[in-house]
Amino acid sequence: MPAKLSDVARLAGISKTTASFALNDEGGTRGISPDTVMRVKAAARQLGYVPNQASRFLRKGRQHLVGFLAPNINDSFYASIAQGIETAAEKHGYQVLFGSTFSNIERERRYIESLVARRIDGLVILPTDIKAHHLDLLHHHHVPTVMFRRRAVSRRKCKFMTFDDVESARLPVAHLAARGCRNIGLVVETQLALPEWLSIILDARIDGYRRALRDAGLRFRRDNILEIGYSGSEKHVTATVEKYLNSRKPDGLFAIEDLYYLRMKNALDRLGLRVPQDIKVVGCDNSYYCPYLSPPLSSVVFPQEELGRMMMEELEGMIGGSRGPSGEILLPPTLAARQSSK
Amino acid sequence: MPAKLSDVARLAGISKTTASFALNDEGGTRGISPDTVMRVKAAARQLGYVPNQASRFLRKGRQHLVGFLAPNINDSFYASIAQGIETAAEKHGYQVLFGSTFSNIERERRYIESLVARRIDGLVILPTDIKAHHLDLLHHHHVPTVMFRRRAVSRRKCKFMTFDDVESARLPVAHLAARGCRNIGLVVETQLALPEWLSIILDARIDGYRRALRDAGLRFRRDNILEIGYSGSEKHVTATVEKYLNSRKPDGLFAIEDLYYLRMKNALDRLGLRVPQDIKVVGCDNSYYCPYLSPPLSSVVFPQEELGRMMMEELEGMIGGSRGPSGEILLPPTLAARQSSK
DNA sequence: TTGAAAGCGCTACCAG
DNA sequence: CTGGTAGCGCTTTCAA
Repeated sequence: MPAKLSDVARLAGISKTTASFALNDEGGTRGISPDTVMRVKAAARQLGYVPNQASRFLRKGRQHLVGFLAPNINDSFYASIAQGIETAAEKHGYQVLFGSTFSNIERERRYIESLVARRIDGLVILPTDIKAHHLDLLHHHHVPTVMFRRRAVSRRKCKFMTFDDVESARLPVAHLAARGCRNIGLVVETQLALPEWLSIILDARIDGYRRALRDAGLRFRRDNILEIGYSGSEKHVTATVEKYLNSRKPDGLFAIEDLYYLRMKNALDRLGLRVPQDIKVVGCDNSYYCPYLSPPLSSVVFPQEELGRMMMEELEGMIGGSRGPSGEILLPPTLAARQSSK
Repeated sequence: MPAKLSDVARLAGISKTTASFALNDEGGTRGISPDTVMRVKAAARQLGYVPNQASRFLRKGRQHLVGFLAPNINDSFYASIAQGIETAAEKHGYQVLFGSTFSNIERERRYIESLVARRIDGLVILPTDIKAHHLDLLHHHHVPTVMFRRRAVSRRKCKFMTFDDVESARLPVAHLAARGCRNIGLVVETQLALPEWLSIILDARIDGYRRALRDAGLRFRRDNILEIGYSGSEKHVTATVEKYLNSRKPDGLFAIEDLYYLRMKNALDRLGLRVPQDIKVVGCDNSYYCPYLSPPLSSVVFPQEELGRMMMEELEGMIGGSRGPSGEILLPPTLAARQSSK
């Protein structure tokens, strides 16, 4: 239905060949007379001609299409990464096909197959299970791939990028120590039934916490770690936190998620503990509401968009052949210091 | 490089034609001997054959690809919609190409052209400017299109879906009135220099606010409307809010964004106003932290994923020809009533 | 400076 | 039941 090259050619009274050259005229390598070029371009405009990428690809072999597979997009973490990928992709003339795996192996497999069928030029993926068989399909079809977050021992050589998880805890705890805290607590998620990859991250963070304490000459105590989850009623959480605050009497806290601090607020208020005078707090993820809390919450910031951008740049390099297919890059987080840890 | 149909056919010792039918065997319409089917399938598996969508499309004329264009994806509002679209798309065997326009006309134009070039089957778009010329391209290429949010007078017939903005204010204000509030304030963004489409939404909300007041037999007073923005220092905002609270003495508040309530918290605390005893509050957007605030914040919830899903379903219908190309659908928001308005 | 024709990988018509 | 062949819309080689 839409106009095709032959229509344009006919209207311009010229052959397909010449029309094609006239339109894709790259610096006049092929000497087409200026007059012809004008005529063809005019005809194209008149017909609203837009070349068909699919058939173009069939000849040229490049789709200018990459995929991004993550658990879901409805999550500011992945969404920010997606944004970074998309921005970088656009700059290089690529478009991004997004798919949510919901961490479901079968769904992920279907997606990978579809993407391969579309002959995407590259893929950024947060694999559900790095050992899954369907990832071989990518390798077999020579799809340049960048993986992130799911670190695990793997026999496969691949390109891996993520945040430096150890540093993400060391940094804020060192910051609290430098502010004079001597008894710093760590607030984490409940540890039962954590998926493997998450517990790898958690371990790294606890490691960073230990390291910062050691560097500051402070002692690590396992019962300074408080477990809070998403679940658990308001009441239950408040009680747990109160007990913890009363028995441990921390003067500093690093919460592994900003939200955990929000959930502690109640208990803090009830015990009359003022932030930051009585207890200094740093959260993690730099949620968009941090600056608006009172006092504004200091938080660890992961450069998510930056990671997305870097992954796309890396992918672009792999596609173009200027970057190898394996290697590991860790991106360090930074700290947004605000009132809550002053 | 990857195996193609002819490779499979050769390995199975059979022609391309038969191989094709063997693989796409739709309920044996075309009678291929079971033995042949087996052989072909085995060959395909052995070679890791994945059909090339681009060439398939060239023959069949359906990409099973739709586009989604929004200002950005790094925003929980659009991300949720994207999630809904993606979920519904996957169900129907479609994939989603995402692009951020950053509300930049030129960028949007480029994207639309690329999407048309890819011969997407349909598009969901939040147009930057509904009057922009490049939207004609979609019409000209018969791309089924669903628009959302940017409502404006338009000569173009199109499919439009969005939330019921009037209701999004009427509902919470009516709720507050039912809880006994007699002097309900409205907290909105600063109104200077709002883009047209946003001020259309704001007007609708003020309208809803008025309507709820009238229904409850309460008087509308323009100075019960408090303007807060994203910008403005903590201090400045607190001062403004304190002045407002002191002079207007509201016993109920509807904040047009959850965040505005967060920004008011400081002033509320300083004046010793307890929520919900002294003043009841309802926010808007049902941000993920609402249940975790103390007290948990009541909030208007927009069914964003649902909207995304519906738009995709609608699009699917348009593509299949079972739905017309125009019409307008409003989705009503609901209320998550929590402690803050008890 | 231009054009005829081959062919990218696939499907589907028609003939065996 | 099976296979030759045309052609989807484009690029590109080669010849004029």
